[in-house]
Amino acid sequence: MAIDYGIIEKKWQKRWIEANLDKSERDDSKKKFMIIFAYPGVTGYLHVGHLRGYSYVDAIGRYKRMTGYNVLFPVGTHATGNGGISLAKKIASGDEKTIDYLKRNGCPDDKIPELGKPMSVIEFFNGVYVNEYWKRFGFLSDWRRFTCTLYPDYARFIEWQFRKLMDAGLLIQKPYYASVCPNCGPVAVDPSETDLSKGGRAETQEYTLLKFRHGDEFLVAATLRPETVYGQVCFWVNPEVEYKKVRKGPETWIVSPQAAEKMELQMDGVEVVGSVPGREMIGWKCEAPMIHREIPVLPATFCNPDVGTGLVTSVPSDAPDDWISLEAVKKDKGMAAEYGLSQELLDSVVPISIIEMKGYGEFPAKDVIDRMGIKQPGDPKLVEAKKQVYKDGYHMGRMKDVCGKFAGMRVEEAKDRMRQEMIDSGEAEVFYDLTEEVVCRCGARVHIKRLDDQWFINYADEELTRKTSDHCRTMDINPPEYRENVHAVLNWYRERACARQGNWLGTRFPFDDKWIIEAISDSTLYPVYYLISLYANDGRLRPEQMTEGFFDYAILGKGDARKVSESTGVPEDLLERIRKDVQYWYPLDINLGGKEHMTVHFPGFLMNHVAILPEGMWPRGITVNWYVTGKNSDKISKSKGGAQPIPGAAAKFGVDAMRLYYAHIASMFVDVEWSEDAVMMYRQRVDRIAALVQDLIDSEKDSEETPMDAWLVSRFNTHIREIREAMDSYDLRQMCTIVYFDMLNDMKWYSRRGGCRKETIIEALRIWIQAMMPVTPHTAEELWEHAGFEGLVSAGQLPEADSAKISAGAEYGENLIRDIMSDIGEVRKIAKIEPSRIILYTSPKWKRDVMSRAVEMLDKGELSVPALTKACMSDEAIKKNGKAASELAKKVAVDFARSSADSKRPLFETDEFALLSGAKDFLADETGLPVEIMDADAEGIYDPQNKARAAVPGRPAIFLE
RNA sequence: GCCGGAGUUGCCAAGCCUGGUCAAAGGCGAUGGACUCAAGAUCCAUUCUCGUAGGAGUUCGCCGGUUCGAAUCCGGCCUCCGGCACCA
Repeated sequence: MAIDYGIIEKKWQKRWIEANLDKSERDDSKKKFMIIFAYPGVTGYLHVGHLRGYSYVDAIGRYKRMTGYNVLFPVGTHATGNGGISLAKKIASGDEKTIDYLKRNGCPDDKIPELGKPMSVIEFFNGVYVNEYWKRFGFLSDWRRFTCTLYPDYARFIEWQFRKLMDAGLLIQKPYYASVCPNCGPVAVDPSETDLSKGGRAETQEYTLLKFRHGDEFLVAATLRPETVYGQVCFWVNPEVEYKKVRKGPETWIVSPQAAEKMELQMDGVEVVGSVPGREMIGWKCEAPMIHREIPVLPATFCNPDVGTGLVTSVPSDAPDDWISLEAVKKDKGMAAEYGLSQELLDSVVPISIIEMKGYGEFPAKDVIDRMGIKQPGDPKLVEAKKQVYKDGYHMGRMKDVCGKFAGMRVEEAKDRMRQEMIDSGEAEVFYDLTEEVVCRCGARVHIKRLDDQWFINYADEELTRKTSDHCRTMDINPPEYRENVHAVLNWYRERACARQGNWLGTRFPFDDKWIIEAISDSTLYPVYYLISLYANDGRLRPEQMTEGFFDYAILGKGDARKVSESTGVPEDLLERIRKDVQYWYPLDINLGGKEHMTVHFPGFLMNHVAILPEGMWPRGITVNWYVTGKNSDKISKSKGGAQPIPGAAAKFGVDAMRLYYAHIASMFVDVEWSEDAVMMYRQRVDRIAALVQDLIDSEKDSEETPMDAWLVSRFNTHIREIREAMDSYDLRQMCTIVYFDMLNDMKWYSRRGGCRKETIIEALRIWIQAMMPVTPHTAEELWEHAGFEGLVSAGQLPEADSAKISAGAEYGENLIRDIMSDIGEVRKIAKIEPSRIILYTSPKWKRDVMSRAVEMLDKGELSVPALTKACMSDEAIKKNGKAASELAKKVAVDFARSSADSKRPLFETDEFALLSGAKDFLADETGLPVEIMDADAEGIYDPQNKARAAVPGRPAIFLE
């Protein structure tokens, strides 16, 4: 009878709730296990890829439940930032794409008008995540503890956390250059373009502003290569641009209008005081910084007023644009005449070779231009040429002798030194700009702005880093590559801007409420808050009661319960109860998150725990999972919404099939390409197993005990042991291979060999169905019930492997049968005869004796070729076989020496004649030929081709005739 | 560039830490067979090459080394992928 997964999913999820399996309560008599996945950001619908990590967590939690642990698996969502705002805005304005996206993902039409406010969108998606994803997938999470970063009680927790960071001296203020929208405040510039309508690929570049004196004013050029100042020979101005004169302190600078605007954001006291047409500046002479030489100002159209300052210092030796433009200017007689540039002046401008690079000649810029076939200014290939020569110059270049005291220095080093020297002498300044046009969601242009009083969490703190790093060595971090690398990540982790101004959702910074705590910083210590959210959610705790004193007591055990109770109004027994919960459940055993968390969330998570909590509460484990990708190995994009909605996939494949797909398709630590065919395959496998189990349960057949029963029971007990071993390292994939492949094959083999004893089958099914519970819980429950077993599998305990029931001999015997079948097949294929019967000769006793002696010696550590030979020759029964005996002894000695005694013992302990005789009918059925078993020791056996002597224990001789 | 990861037999993917039992699990696909009126599903077998009886040979990105022995350890090279921050 086929299972209707849609029905059984609902049925069992309801039963679990009725049995209170979702509620986790402290139980001091039981070991605890607390596991979470890094909660998702609320940015819209999730896709099938996200369920991968989530379902690992549920499976691990379920496994821990059935092996004696009291498990807590709470969930929440992260909504800090401006995702909710921009989504609500789009919905409110009726943005067609957004509305379509909602509908496509199953949002009811009448719901849409309600989603025009940020909090209502967030609440809507909280509901989607919990009901359509997590509950739909059968998670046994403690739903009562659900929390969201925008809840008022959560905010109290974050305020407390920041107070503790301040107490620890980890909050610092310093200047910061942030991407800022004039309306919305700081925005995130990243490829997901959550905050942007354009320019997510832009990068922030650090320019060095170089000041060129002209009279009492300065032409200001922006460069990325301050180390090339020794090669400056002229200065480029775009004649078409009307430049601005800007007062900057006591000085007057000339820059493009766009640059003037940007500078106002980054520097103090910048003010536009006039303008000067670029055309007018052509022919000026200005004094270059560092080298203090006068160089001429020449016209160049490639100077983009939107990039840098719109003015460029020219280093033709190493800048392709400069080289090609200089050549063009020199050739263009008309232009020279137009700007009154004398031939003499132009002739005086000669490139200076300043950097030595492997693979390049005197003038790298020229080389690259020739190589790429660039003929004139404006060629789009110049972009690539520039990149190439910059990159090679930076990594391979060395300063030549003309570069004064920097001569001989590697470019990597010279760059920083020269820049610093010019800054110190007042000839240069630092300036930040974006590499391309960035436009905020609101439509305004985004620029880099300096903030003087930006708050940072000082993750660069040496002691904190060291303590965290040390602690990581005691943690269970998977995969092992990350366990190794996490130390490097912690070292690299620097001060992090932790608050922002502008239009953001989040908790206000407790020391200055013009700041909002940003998204990464309010999501580091939260697992401990799940122990408190329970009481906030059911109304026993009100946000205003959650004072610093409350958290100090509840989380840190600091202070006096009675006083805290008096000052907050929280009943003392409740306070004690929360305190005990915290002590019981914490530390967190596993935090599981996608690989994107390795360099961002996990370091913050670790360091905040170490910084704020006592050592006994520091996390015990981190597991990183890789992605399910779309084609082209992208993440399946949630913003593009192309992927199938999760509830649709669940309905199509069944939740259990999807859970099995996630658990088994590949190791947790590799990316997997989403494939419906693959999921379908797992669906079929679940179907097949369910059908087989139901047939077994329903079967009327029964029989007396045979050796096959011991075999099956042995196999299943071996599997329990293997499952436990695999799950000790959370290897779900290995576990699934055993449960859904190996155990299925064993069950089939048992039937194929004629096994049908009811008692054995029931014993095996009891084990098997329980083993299915962590990954395919609904199917497991359905089969459990069908079998008439008591209670819920999800509430039960996986039996321990019973070593008394594990029989190496029984398992060996069946392997031998399989080997023989395979060998018969092979001989049959090659022999090219049409046999009419099969004769199997078992091995003579003396050969078993040789092996027996070998194992004896192996146990004592005395096994060697001469020793074994000698021992055998002292045994008359063996010795009389002459050369065959010594040859066998040699072979056995060499072979056995490499393996364990236990693995060889069944070779001579098995009664092959009895085993094969028992399997005679089976072999005859399988091969379609009559089978005879002959004992090699018996007198006068039929052996026309003298095959019997080839028989060795574990390898009966085969004769086809 | 820095940090990290990967390259396995038609495809996906185990194995590599702890060298031998590895021609290398499992799945998919393919081929043959059973079942069926038929299709699908299911079951069985085969799926690197050769083969005169269960055997032999050549393989695990490339080159070299260590070792009695290497997919596994070491060195070098080639190719591909991810992260490099305020983005969860």
